[in-house]
Amino acid sequence: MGKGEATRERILYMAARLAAREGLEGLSLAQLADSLGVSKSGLFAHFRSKQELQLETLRAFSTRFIAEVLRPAFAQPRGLPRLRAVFANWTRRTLDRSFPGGCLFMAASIELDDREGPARDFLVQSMRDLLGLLSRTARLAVDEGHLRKDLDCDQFAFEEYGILLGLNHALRLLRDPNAERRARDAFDGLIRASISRS
Amino acid sequence: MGKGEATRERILYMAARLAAREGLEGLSLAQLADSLGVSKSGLFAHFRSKQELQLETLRAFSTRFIAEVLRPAFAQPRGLPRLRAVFANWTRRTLDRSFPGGCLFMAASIELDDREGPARDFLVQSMRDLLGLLSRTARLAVDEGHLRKDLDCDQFAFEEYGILLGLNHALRLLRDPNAERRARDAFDGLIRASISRS
DNA sequence: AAATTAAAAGACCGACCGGTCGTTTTGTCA
DNA sequence: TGACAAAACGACCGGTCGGTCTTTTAATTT
Repeated sequence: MGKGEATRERILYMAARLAAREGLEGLSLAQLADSLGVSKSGLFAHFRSKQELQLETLRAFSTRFIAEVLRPAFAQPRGLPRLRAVFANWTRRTLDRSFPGGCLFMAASIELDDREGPARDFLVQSMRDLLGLLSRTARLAVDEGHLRKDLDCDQFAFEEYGILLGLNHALRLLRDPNAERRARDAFDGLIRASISRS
Repeated sequence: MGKGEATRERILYMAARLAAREGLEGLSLAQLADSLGVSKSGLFAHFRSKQELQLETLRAFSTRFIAEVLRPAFAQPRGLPRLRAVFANWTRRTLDRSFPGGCLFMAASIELDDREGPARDFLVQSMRDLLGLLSRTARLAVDEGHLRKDLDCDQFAFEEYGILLGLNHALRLLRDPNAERRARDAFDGLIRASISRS
């Protein structure tokens, strides 16, 4: 890996952290450059425009999220263990204080939901993939006989993600010390309702 | 009501709409003034600073939200009818296409969750009140015998709000045509789980 | 209708925005 | 080690930001 590539990764990592706090649009190039101890033009040499920086920031975040949160959970055996591991890992990431701005995807979801452009397109595709992955993970649990046969797995994914959104809200905005327990209880309830007949 | 006051209301209404799209910070005074057909300084005469404008925008939105979404639901008899009416009205408001940026509170929750200041303080208090209101509405349903006696009403409120967050996400970002049904089904499931023994 | 006050306008400020450019430093490899 | 290219730099561009000022216009009030 050349030096340029290494710097580029440093930039994108820091950009994701700052953008989670300030927003993709609110993040300024000067601020990002300062945080990196780099000149603004030196930074800008890596990207053709701020738009491209935003898109690449989302891309890099997505890659890291998959590698650090999702992939480890897939080491668990399919079915309930894997289903729980995905949720647990996601929760742990949300609780992690070393990410001050929280999840970039959740922040960007609100920011980009009414803007058009490549950044939005990428985010939408990523979120569809993510929800699809949650759904398929539930599907496997059905196939394993861990969840009931007539379960609507897309509905399961919708509700699971709703709990994660609620966790993020209770934790970051309200700073509710019970946030983690509330999310865990909600997910347990969702699992329970997905086992027995509705 | 003097003319100044009327203009002030017009400003705060438009500010809430724009801030829901652009964010409280991303909203610029020049843009807001143009949208209102007013000069920037004419607008600014109503507020001592942008911070104050942001705070007053949140305040005005909160007042409108309570009057237009919550208050009508309280015309319903306490218990399940009122509980469902609150959720239904909130859902309807979320679906309303005439609010392009969606709910200002949800957007501001993400934007302000890691910033300190009076705007955040006001938002936190408002959200606590809102969740408290959801919880107490559930409590009344317990008292009426519509929901089971040992229900954790704060947990109920957490899960209900999670569904509303999921609805907002599926609707505005993903533009999922099934979003409303998903939210309705999720809420029905929550009610069902809150009736019978857990 | 005149006098008074409230509301809006317009010109302007320094700071910072995203972005460009020519130059200098630094790493790489023959 | 010397040559070449990649990477970072500092100065600068037009434009917009939040905010201040003085002046003009419009609404009240008597």
